[in-house]
Amino acid sequence: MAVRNRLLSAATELFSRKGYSATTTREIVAASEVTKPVLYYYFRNKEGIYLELIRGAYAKFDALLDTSRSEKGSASERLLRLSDQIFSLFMKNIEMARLMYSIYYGPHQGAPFFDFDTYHLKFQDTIRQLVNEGKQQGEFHKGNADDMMWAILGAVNVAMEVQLCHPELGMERKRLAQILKLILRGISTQKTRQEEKRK
Amino acid sequence: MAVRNRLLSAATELFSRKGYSATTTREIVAASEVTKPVLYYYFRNKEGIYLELIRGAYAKFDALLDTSRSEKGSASERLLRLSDQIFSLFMKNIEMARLMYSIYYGPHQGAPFFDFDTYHLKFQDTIRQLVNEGKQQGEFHKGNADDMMWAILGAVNVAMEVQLCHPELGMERKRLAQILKLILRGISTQKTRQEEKRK
DNA sequence: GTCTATATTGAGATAGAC
DNA sequence: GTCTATCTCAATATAGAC
Repeated sequence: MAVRNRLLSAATELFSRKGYSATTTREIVAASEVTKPVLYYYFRNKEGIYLELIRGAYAKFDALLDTSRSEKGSASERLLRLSDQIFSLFMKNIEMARLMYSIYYGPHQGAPFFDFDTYHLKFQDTIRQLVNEGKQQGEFHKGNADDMMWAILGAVNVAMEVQLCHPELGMERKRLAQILKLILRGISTQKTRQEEKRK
Repeated sequence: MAVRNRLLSAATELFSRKGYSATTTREIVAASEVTKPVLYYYFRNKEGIYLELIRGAYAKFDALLDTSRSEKGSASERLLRLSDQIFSLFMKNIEMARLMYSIYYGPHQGAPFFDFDTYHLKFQDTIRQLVNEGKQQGEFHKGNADDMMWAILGAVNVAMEVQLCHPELGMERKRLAQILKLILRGISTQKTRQEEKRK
């Protein structure tokens, strides 16, 4: 494998396992079996190799959202398909995902700025739009579209979080689909729902 | 404020904003307006002050789960109440929460080991038990209890995540309750559910 | 308990030869 | 492109006076 790719691969693994700040350039070059100046030759510095990594990963995510806009099917089907694709992409790049997750939701760890928000907001918008289509088609209730969006996003996120911390629990693509179908259908029995409405 | 508490408070803010590894003991003592040896006097070292912080925060979380076991009401009511209490505790300690979130789901950042899992599993168990009670009472469907548990946990998590990254979106306690009620009730219309069943 | 002063280590980064 | 050797600085941690 080319030196440049070895560096990127080692940096991904180390940043993912130890965090940006706790990872040293010495460790990256040692794992790549090269010396320090090589890293500074291909990338400007530690921030440079980090940004290269993150940009590459988010480009894939972004492309997936773009292609999703032109898909066919009912709102439920499209929501399930998009969620499955996002989850699969996450699993294929779980090391990168762990790093991005911690920097987006947690402290910045001294990492250089990257605009995660644009992508996350685009994800939310894509889901919200699908929900609105479902409402217009009479497929979904006339309720608050944002609440529905968050419920769906919550299921996708929780599946990813379980894979990050407890891969042994077997939170596979199929399980996520089950949970999403449950959310679309509801947990309460018909009887309970009628009692709730009388209040 | 006593010196010891000033140190704990400053460390919480800094660890939360910059991460464990990127925060230096110099910054902690500077923010506390004391000198370095004071930190080493009250706490054994950098790891010591971190563990003190984390243990204190999780003790509160644990206590909340314990008291929840002896609450009264329907399964739905108890699920909503527990979720609300967890979310409120999260909001009251959002700095600690940000730090714990990133270390639990993300890289360890060189931070010393802390057994987050015990608490997270206990949280899951508490929700799962409430779901099972709901099933036994005929309040919930006879479906997979774990799927229901994850759907509920997903909503609680997503509310916390929005507060971490987009407090301006107004993800308040009330919103979380709405989302949870939506999950209990379901998103699809009755008509859609019948079509789905015929397949 | 809190200080000044300092030991020691390891980090990011580079000069200059090949 | 890749190396050896090294610079510089900042980090954790402590000795010892008050």
